Amino acid sequence: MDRRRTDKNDEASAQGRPTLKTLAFMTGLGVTTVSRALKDAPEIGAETRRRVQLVAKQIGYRPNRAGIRLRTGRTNVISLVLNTDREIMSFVSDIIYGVSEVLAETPYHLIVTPYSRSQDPMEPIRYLVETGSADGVIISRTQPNDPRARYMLEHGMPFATHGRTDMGLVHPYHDFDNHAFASAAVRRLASMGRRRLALLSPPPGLTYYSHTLDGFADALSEVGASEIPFNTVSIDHTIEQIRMRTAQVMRRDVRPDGFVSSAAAATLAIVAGIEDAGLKLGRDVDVVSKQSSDLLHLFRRELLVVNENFRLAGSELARSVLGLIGGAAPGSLQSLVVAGDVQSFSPPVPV
Amino acid sequence: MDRRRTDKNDEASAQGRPTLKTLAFMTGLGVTTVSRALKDAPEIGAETRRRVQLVAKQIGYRPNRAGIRLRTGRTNVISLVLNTDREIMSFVSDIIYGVSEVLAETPYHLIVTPYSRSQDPMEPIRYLVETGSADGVIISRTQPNDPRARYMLEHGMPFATHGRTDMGLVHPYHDFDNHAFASAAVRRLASMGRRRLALLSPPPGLTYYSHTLDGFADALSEVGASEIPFNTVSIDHTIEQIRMRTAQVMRRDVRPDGFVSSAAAATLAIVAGIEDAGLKLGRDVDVVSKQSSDLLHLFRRELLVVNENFRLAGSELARSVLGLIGGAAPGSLQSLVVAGDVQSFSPPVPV
DNA sequence: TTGGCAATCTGTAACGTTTCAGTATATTGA
DNA sequence: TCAATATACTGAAACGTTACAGATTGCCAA
Repeated sequence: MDRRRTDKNDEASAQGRPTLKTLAFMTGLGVTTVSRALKDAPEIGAETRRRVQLVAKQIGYRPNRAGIRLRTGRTNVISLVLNTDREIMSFVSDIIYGVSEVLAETPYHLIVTPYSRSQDPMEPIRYLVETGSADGVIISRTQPNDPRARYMLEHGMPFATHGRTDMGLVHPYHDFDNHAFASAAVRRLASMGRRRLALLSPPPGLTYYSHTLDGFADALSEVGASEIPFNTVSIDHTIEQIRMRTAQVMRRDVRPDGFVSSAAAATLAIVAGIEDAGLKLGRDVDVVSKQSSDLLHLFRRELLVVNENFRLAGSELARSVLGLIGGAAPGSLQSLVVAGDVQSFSPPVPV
Repeated sequence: MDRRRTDKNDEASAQGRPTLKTLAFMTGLGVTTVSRALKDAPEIGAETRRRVQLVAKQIGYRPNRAGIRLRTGRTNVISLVLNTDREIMSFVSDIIYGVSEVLAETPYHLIVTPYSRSQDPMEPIRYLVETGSADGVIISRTQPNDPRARYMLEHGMPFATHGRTDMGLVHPYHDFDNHAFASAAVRRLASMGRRRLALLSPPPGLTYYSHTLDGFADALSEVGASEIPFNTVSIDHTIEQIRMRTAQVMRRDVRPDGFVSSAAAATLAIVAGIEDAGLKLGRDVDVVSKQSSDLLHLFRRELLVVNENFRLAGSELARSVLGLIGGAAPGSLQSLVVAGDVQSFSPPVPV
């Protein structure tokens, strides 16, 4: 039963990139049928379905994203919103790869939406929501009362946050247990006989600032150690600022004999400051630091480290947004990574 | 002259997001006129133009990208193609920000298209070209005979490369003068009395591998120093591999008294290896390294560094692709950054 | 007055997709 | 036998934009 068409659309085959029309022409079916056959709709005959899909594969048909987007409003885009100035370097790289890893097996693309220090953090969010240029959003630098999260919740834009909020609203997130990190760090330092501890905290304002502070304080009282105030700087300050401030503090009579640092780059500055003051790491003072790649032990083997995996964070966040878009309950898309052990240097094993 | 319309389209104003139709309804003009007025077309009256633009601004009209893309084929997207495994961490972060900086003032979005070690580097390129999902592409890890560049040139996809090719084809690029870097490094080491130099090179295969090797060799013969072969590792190897190999070489009778390193992370490994062998940086051996952020001097102040600015690279590459899309001659969109001086540690100035 | 022309504005079609409201054809039940 | 129903398919319309090919108006030269 040859039912080749003789419409005015014969030329469909001549075009560059195949469309549904091309497929319709080649199979002798209507474009509606082809469209439905490709997405395994129920009311399409089994043989027709197979035939269409075969031809589609053969000629390398790829749906036109603009067409889909115009018609359905779905963009097949996930946007990662990043602060251009303050984001940790390895964070950017790792989280992008983590997200990519997950998106690679989906029709989704990753677009990076940056905003700078000078800018209102809400601006990129508003843009994304107003223009509908993404199906889902991932944000970092999450705050306890985060206007971005609230706004997206109100406007029905699916999103996941790196870090938790504290607004009584439920939404997907991925977080590292910074309370546990700070506590473990303090306990470790205490176990080494360190008694006067300083904390280089995350920037105040972000949710994990208080998590870290609480973990630090809780463990301090648990082990009976005391805190040397070090809250005029945070990991958002420049290397130079942290270094100067550390040197200052270390030159005082009553100085810290232990540091807990929330970021690897900042730890370099702390160590530099310690040495500026003429003191020695491991003898006069010990430092426990978070790190996201295994470099600190190359820097000073006396350093104590806890690893935070940003690539994992990226994957988890991507999975969460996709889940949310797919209709899963927001509450089921939350993950908290427990901090691993505090690790001291162990020499590499020769091969 | 009241020419309010009484079509069936009155409801245009009720919709959620304003479109050309909404504007047409509000101004009492046709959508064609509105469309042209918004892009300052010549045959639109001055007053009409102003009126339309005013209303558009007032109600926050944003053109629908899907509509534009479907109609014109323009995506307003620049794709940055990155290797998920081998790309330098700070490179990813900095180049993304550099690109973003430039794109921010344009209607363009940045999408990140990753590929992994296991994958054919051509695959993401073919995808982009075949599906037309970007108006321009930026690639890194450029090779002398780069199939990606050739393919995009053949298919008319605008692109810029980070690093040069050597195929006799002209296309936009941005590159760092690695020949000059390696030469300057060697000269500096020679000036300090170092005579037996080793080079930790970029991965063979990339164009700047030979640039670096040539610069190294040229300066060696110029200053009459000799090379200690170190070519079983490159900066693409793991920290551990580089460290082991360095330690091995440093334990030999005839060992390097100077290193030139093409990447900061690798330099950490070299220094670790040197110290594994019981030798001391600055006394037994000196190291000149490229770095993209100012961390190496915190690590060991004896290190000598040359800075490479990836953020600048990102901006330049973005400007190049945009220029090419805008019709500029490819040959006019090439930039080569001369390496700065070799810098030794200078103590920070207290504020 | 007429024709021509410039200056402004307009409707229609098309880009590729999905949805809606069907239309044929075969199958079933009575 | 007929109607009802299920199965498999279809055309037209719409999403928002731009390009094309006019249409209308006013003005000026002849």
